[in-house]
Amino acid sequence: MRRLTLNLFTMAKAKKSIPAKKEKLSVVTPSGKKENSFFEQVYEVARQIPRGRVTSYGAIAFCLGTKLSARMVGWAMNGAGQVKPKVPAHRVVNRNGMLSGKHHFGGNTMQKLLEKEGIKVKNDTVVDFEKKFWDPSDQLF
DNA sequence: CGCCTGACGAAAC
DNA sequence: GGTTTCGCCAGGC
Repeated sequence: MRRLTLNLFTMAKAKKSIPAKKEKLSVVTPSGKKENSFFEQVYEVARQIPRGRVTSYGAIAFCLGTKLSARMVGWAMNGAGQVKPKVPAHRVVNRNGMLSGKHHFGGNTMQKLLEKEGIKVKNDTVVDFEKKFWDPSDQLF
């Protein structure tokens, strides 16, 4: 298990060396600011997540070059529901595949959305997380 | 202007 | 191997 997790993370790392240059975005940050910032980058990446797939905060952060700030990614999702182009925040979970954000969706909305996309959720955790995992780095190319 | 908090993650105990 | 602590960075108070 751990090895698998390690693998997928390693995978992300392997793909590293990616410039990860995402700019000129105009989205509204949680605070209401309309400027290019870390948040918009997160939103954009999140929006790239294919239906039926999931990714982790850390992966996104990594993709943006701020892997040490996975927290910011998660926090950025806080405003995901406010931005116009809907951001599939429900497809973003923590590195364990756990729906850590379901609490913010209210009830089990998050889980329902995921299951609707064919993702099985058990005990607030994505089943076969590794298989459903989508590397944000892919969309950079 | 400084302190606390936060949808994470990884190292240290 | 489970639990606690710290780091990161931006925003709220």
